[in-house]
Amino acid sequence: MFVPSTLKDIASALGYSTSTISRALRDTYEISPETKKIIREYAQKINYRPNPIAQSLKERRSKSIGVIVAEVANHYFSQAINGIESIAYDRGYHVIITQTHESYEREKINIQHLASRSVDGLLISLSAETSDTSHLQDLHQKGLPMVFFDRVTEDIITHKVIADNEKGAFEATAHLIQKGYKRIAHLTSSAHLSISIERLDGYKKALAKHHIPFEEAYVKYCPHGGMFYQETENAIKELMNLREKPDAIFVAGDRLSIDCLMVFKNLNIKIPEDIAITGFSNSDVLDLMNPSLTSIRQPAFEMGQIATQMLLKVIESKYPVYDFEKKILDTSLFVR
Amino acid sequence: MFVPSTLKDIASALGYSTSTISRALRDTYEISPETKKIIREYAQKINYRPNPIAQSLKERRSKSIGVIVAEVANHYFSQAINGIESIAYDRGYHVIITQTHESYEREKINIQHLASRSVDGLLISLSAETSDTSHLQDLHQKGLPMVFFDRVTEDIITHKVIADNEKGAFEATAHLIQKGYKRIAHLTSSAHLSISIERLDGYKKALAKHHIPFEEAYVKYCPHGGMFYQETENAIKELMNLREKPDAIFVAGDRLSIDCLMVFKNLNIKIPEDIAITGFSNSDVLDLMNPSLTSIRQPAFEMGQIATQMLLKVIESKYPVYDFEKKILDTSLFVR
DNA sequence: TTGAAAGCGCTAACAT
DNA sequence: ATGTTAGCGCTTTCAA
Repeated sequence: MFVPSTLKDIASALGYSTSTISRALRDTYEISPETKKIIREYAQKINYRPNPIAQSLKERRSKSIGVIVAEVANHYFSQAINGIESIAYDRGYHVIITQTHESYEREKINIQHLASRSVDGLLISLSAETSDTSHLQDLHQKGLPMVFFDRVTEDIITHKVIADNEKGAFEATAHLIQKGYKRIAHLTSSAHLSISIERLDGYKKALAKHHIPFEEAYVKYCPHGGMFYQETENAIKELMNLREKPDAIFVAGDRLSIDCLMVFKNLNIKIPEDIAITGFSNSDVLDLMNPSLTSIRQPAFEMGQIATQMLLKVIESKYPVYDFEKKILDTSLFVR
Repeated sequence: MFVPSTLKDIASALGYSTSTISRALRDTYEISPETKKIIREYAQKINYRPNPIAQSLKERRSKSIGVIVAEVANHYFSQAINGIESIAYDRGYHVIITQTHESYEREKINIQHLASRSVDGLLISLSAETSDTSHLQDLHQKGLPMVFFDRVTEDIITHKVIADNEKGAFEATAHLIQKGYKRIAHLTSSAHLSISIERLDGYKKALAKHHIPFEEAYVKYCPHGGMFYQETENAIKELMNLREKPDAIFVAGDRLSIDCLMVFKNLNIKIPEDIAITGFSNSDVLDLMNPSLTSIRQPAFEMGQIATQMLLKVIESKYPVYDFEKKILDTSLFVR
């Protein structure tokens, strides 16, 4: 079995006390250089590593942060995770990634899991199904540091990092309008998600600016964020069965964009002859489509980095933090 | 600050000893039903959760497993991770995911990280750059349970789960041959990776069976597994500059397939007019291509599940395990 | 049926 | 400069 060596092992091997060993290895000033040398060389030789569990118990922190995202297969999230890791690893923190698969139940379980697992803080992007955040409010009130990114909630006062969803949606919609499309539909995730609300706003503003009336029937929601193919297909079918079929569609998310393309393929709807499409997506594979898709990109990597920096600041603060910030990052329109 | 309640808190609130509380909450037979009731109700009320770090220290296991993959953005790996989580969560284990981004250095750091973090076992898919596995052999000799999946090594005797790479490659290549292609190139990851070797074998066997001579010049390696665009582009360019240009290409991996399509797009190489392509991939987005790609799928989810079951069996075994198994799962050819 | 005490590996206050 | 001791939260042996 796997039995790593401990301070005690070194102590009895070398005839010192465990505290001397501990101090020598952490290079404190009280230990004589010769003793340090002996101890460090021996520790090196047997490849000693301090037991982080014992350290955590002692120091009452685990040097790990929990991440809650919808799914890692989504390029927006995988890029954000890379940003999170780039900061966390540098600062000596572990990253524990969990996926909700857009399920509220799963989100609750994961968060409970992480909290009981004594992570020092949480980086959260809410699931599509989540409208009630009381499971998070409890933890927040108890003082567990948390930072929201991408899909945020107003119910909890803490740091937040989002993209400029309204502007991104505005540009995407305006782009379609400039291309001459008149009947622009909008396919989005669940209605209560912050990103859905903001992107819908941008869509409406673009229509308004160009004097195109907003039609409720042109907006289709996927309460499960496109996790079920049928949900997306039904939404598209409803749009295509309208008396005045849309000639273009603005899709509000990464997963949804891909699902939408699959539906088009399966229903034999041609792009751009039958319908034009543009949407939020960080997937480079969309470039491969022919014709390739114009899309709105979020600075996912950077969002992950900033959220992590904010979280670590709260975690490592000596005093309770009351001053929180909502950082809004710019999106970019990739015209193709 | 976040200060959860402890056994001691309950003990002093209720006037029992901590051991009685501990026993009552874990429902041991010695405690009287009334006492249990009082204690459990109070624990419920204050929402008590045992500190898993203290439990780990005591029980000398962390109830967590570490996963090492190239990158979560790869659909093969994200599906395998879903399989891993499906088993691990059921059995009460946490999953800590780390990415190597195909870098040997990163792999060493991550594994060291996980081991020192006291995971109870490791699920490993080697990075493209890894040829020396001594960093793993050390841990293996010390008794840390590990199971390899997908990219395995012969250097370490333990459980392994792989797809039938040779058969898959054979079928993919044979499919191209049956379609009438004669000059079939092979784009693959680094030469020493188990999957590269097995897929190359399948490719060669299919050629041999159809009496097509094997040409060394038609095989191109990407030592960094396609993590750098330039690597892939150079490989493709070399192929396309050959006197006898290939008319088809069999690509050995998920990431590589997508990179390859990007290169084709950028170099304005048309599919299938200029070249036909088929390859290993679990990305459903490839279905969206027009014409869509014939591909070999691995049962990624199931591979993750089986690897996890194997690992937990070793972890939870009371006696050292000497009897190991290499499970080979079937691939499937998706003709489109 | 319950409690006291030891110990998991580590750190740090308090000796010496 | 080094050692002794207590304690982080929990489980478990031993004692009552």
